[in-house]
Amino acid sequence: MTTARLSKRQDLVRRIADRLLDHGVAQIALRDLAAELGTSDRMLLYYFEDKADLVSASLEAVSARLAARLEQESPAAPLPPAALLAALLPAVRAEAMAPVMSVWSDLCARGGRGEEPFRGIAQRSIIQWIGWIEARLAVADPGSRRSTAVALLAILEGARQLEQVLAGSTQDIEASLASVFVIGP
Amino acid sequence: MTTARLSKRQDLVRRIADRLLDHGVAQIALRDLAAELGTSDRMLLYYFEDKADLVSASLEAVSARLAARLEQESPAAPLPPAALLAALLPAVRAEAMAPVMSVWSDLCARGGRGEEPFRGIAQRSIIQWIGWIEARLAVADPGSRRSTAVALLAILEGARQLEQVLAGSTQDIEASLASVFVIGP
DNA sequence: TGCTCCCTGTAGCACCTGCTACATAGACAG
DNA sequence: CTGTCTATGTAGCAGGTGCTACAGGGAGCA
Repeated sequence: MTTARLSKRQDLVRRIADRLLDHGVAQIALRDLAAELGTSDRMLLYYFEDKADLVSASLEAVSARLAARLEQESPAAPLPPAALLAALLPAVRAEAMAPVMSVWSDLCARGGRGEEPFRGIAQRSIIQWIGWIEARLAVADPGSRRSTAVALLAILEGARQLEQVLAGSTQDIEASLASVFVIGP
Repeated sequence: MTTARLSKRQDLVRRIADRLLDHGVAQIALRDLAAELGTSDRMLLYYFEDKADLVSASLEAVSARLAARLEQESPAAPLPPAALLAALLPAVRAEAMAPVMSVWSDLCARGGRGEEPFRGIAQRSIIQWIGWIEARLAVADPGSRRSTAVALLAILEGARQLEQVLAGSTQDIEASLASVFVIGP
């Protein structure tokens, strides 16, 4: 594969990732996707082996983009668990994150059923999240850093999902969490 | 619609619900579904208006089944939040719950994107969950009962999802949560 | 000019999708 | 027996799917 072709493939991956963020992963037809990109399905299948290859590569790109944004958005100093949770909840719920999070939901639902490549991509993405949280976490006992980060991510993800489904309802999950939990030990 | 036809429809709903639990909601073709039921797509569309009607009715059945199981599995006495969480985590992760929870993931992912009827069904299901948790929750301040229940459900759901995706990995989310959180007023 | 090779448009295949028209066998009423 | 109505099988339509065969344009090379 020539470098010109590779770079064009890379360009396509970027643009397809944008579309996935708009539409969700679940169902997108090659013809429609191509039309939005101003090209044809024939071309997509020239630069990608098949649809699975295309989706896989583009999801990896979305995941990498999320990781990069996380890396960039580091708080000034490490925070203790409760403060970090309070800081992260609004960030995850921010409007700009909504498309990423929608893709994330799909990824988890399909990955959770064991479908590849969704499972692998979701796993790697989760592990990056955990690492990112660990790095921003101020804990007394270093041995509990990992488990605290995992627990924070679980809460974050659960709250986000609940709120996404209940959106428009009167439940205020952020307030619920903030008012209920004291993080120890 | 005659009662005979209605009862046959109800019977089909039950059996389709079983199949949904095996396969997940995402993609199931009427022909395949009918074959597994020992009938034809023609018959399914005789007893249901269209596929949406079929899926909707069957998902409602799954949701009702979950609600019934919750109702049945009530602990002996109300528990304080931390104890209830510790009791619920293994229950949600139990092997028997895996199919229900897989359908639940789909429901949330699609409901979260606003797709009907998934959104409505997911919302009602969540509200039942919250009610169930509230009833089993021993709290000092009655005013915090609802918010505590919501927070517990968020943690439960987040932990379940993380674990489902990471399954086979070495993370032990239950232990993480148990070791990290102290639940207070 | 002709040759070769990378890119891309056209057309279409084979299959799958939900859904429907039509025919018919059986039950039951007269 | 005859007519009517319900339940079900057969066949197929129209649209969509991923994917492919084929041809040609155009750039570089001889």
